[in-house]
Amino acid sequence: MDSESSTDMDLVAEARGNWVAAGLGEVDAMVAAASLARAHQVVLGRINQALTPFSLTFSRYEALALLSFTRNGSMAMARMGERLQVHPTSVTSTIDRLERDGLVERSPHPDDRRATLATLTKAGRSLHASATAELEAIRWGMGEVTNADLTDMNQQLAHIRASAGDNVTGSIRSEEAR
Amino acid sequence: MDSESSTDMDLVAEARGNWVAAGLGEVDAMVAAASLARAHQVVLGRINQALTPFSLTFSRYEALALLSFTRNGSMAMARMGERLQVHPTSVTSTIDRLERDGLVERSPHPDDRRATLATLTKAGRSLHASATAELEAIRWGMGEVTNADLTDMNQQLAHIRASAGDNVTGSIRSEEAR
DNA sequence: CGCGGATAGTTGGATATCCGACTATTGGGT
DNA sequence: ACCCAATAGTCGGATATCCAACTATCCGCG
Repeated sequence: MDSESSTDMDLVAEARGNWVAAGLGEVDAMVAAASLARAHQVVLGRINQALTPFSLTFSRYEALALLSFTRNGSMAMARMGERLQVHPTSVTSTIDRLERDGLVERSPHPDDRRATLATLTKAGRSLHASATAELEAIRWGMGEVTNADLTDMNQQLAHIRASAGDNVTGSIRSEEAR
Repeated sequence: MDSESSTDMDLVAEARGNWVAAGLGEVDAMVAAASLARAHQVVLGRINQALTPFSLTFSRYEALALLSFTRNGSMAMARMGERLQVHPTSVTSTIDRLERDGLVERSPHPDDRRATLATLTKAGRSLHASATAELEAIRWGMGEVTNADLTDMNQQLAHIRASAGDNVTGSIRSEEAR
């Protein structure tokens, strides 16, 4: 999708107007959900666009990154699903495509015959490095937003994550700071 | 997906640690992207869960909501795509399912034989009202986060949206306020 | 030591999204 | 008036995600 198209009006503000006009409640929460969805769409769109030349999607990039941070470049698929917070079947599908493209290889787990290890190939490690450099170059889709503003945003987003049970280690400071 | 599962550690903090350990740059931006993705996942998961009893997804709910704010409960499909910021083929698919479930109806546009109007049925309008009440009840997935914090978050997210060309009418105040 | 519940991965089915390509229609400029 | 680029919607193909169900394996408890 064209996430950079500038529409004539602000869609979030428009939604707010519609909501207030209809006499509906929880306007702040509705606007927050709309803002979050739109910001996510913008950032993910930029990231995926940047990854297109590498024939990667963000999902597949995330899997490569996860493997690249392990000692041997390998991890059991079930654990990948836990870390990436996706369903086991999504891991199957992601690894299918990465394997098809020669970026990872499946191998039986040495200690558990149920489990399958996904292991980075040299091509996978190399592509991850190149893709990472590109994502840094586009500042992970954050545009011109300053690091100070990003830090503030992260603290606000931490409230949401905390409300879902994420531990959010030492990231919530705004209440005391305010 | 189980968006409420509390993992033992903070995945975002862990990603940050991996990044710093690998000597990579743009850490704030990377953390911001990860936080944004996770927060979006949490909120969207809650919203979709709340909509399950209505046999709706958030996408379909959005389409119903958009139609409900028009004079006649109808809109050309192309305009729906613009407002919802999705590809025309996504509108086709969404309207297909809504029509299958008797919530909207297609009709030819009176002035433009290329265009198709999607119009809310009574069932569609009624289901939208019920689903909206439920979304208000769960505060649009915002958990226990206060309205004040949500307002702050919206202003931070507005920076991102603004960087993508969204007009963000009168929503950015934090720079001057800081 | 073996039975039954838990875990690992896959397959099949559904939805949502994109892109490219195609048909039908519209409308502006010559 | 007519041609052609732009627009509206759809279809086929691809990816990502979920869920339910299935097979294979593991492991603790009696």
